[in-house]
Amino acid sequence: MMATVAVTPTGLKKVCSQCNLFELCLPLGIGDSDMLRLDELVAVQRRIKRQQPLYRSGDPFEAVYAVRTGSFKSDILLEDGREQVTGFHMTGDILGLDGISTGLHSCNAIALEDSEVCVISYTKLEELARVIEGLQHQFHKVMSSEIVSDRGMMMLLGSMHANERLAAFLLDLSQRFTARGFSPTEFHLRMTREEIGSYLGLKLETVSRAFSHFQKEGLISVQQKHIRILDSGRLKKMIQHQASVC
Amino acid sequence: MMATVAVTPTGLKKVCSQCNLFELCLPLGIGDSDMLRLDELVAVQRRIKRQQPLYRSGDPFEAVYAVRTGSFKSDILLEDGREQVTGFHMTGDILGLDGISTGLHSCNAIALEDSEVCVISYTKLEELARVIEGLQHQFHKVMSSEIVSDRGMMMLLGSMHANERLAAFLLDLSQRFTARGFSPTEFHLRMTREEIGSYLGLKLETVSRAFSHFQKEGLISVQQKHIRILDSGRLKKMIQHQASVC
DNA sequence: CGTATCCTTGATTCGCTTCAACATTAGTGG
DNA sequence: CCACTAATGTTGAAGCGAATCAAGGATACG
Repeated sequence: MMATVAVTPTGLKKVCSQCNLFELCLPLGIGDSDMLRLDELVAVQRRIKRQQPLYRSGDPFEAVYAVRTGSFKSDILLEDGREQVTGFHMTGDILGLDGISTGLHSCNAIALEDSEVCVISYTKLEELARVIEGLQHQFHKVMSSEIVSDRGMMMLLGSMHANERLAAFLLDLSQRFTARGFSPTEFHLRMTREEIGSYLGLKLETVSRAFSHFQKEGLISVQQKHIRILDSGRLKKMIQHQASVC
Repeated sequence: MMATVAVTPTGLKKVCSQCNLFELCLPLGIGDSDMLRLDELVAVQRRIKRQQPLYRSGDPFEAVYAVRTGSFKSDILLEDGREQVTGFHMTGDILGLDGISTGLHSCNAIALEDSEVCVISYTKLEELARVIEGLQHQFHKVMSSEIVSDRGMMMLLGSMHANERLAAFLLDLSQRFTARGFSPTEFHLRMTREEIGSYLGLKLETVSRAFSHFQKEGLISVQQKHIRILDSGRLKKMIQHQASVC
């Protein structure tokens, strides 16, 4: 399942400097001259087939990954066979940061569709971060953002009702699609109801009911995995009384 | 509420190199020679009275903080007046990492008792991390650990029952007290039932009931905030079927 | 000593889960 | 290409666990 990218005559494909995602990814805020050094860092790409793992819990940690195409879920498998989904990841997201702490990955990263990632050697990343100030800071920002969004998730799981959770989930997706240049109001879910439920701390039936309820209320239109947001204002109001977004 | 530490004749008190917490804190894995440079970084300490904020949501982010004595909670205040506690922090813990991502703190840090923190200028920390490899790596590990433990919290909130949540909470506290040289089986809670409930996604009555239930079962002994763990084995079993700890 | 805060416990209510049946879609092989 | 099967999604009815409502008790504090 592993494949390096085609190389140019000079030896290495220019990865980051030609990537149209870089505003969402690590290179943000890095000067042109330093960008070439990033290209060196991100020399390898890897293709992952749908349902296949990018890494598994317990795997030795050697690299972080930037999603180039496709999408992933992170999950933790429970002993009784159930899973807890801890995150969904789309293009530009950085995966694998959990592994730094122990040197082992602490969750599974599974492709939700055929996907491609940039492999970023962690050792080299640390080296380069010591030289390129902007990279260091951007890397810290990426980790910090993950902490902030995990905190938001804790709030959702700790204090929101089923409908509010799904509203927050849809708005979060919408916002992330927007940041990537896609429609804020119309998109395809890459995950099942069960995976959404696991992520939101709900059962799949409850997720399905909440979808139906939203549709009945004219908030969204649902056709299986195809979602259209009809009234984002009211969706926002559902969760506004809950949280002052941080 | 701000106070610098008494300075020695040479100008700066040696902070990290004489701190008995350093194994839990940033200096871990740093050579003696570099330690002196850390002392420079951590030149300022600050005292926070019980119930007072170390920082508030929206405050500009300038420093991270290491808890030297006392303890804190992190919380997010909801518009309707309720709060969601997102973490409890004890000696050696690093606070404020959430601020890196936006340049503003995204939650409140409130002292649970009269406390003292080391103020670590973030700018200087980044500078020093570019020079001291061990510090860079340790800092990354601290952030990564926070991500991992937040994921654990998401799992708790997403898939555990009230009793299981409290068991996990008590075992986590026990483990953290142990790491700090205190008794694993006997300790004082610094937070109220309501704060525990907010943290665990439960109401205070439910927390109280769970405590009573555990006592009736002979798992622990409770007298207000004084806890004694009597059967940690059975407490562990309560949550083992849930999660393969990562 | 009196008051506010925190904690405990009981009775009732409500929201989500569970169980179950069925519908729809996707995937597979003849 | 169609028939068949597995996977996924929807909906209803019943059960259960935590929230809510309510009252009283313990403890800390001025």
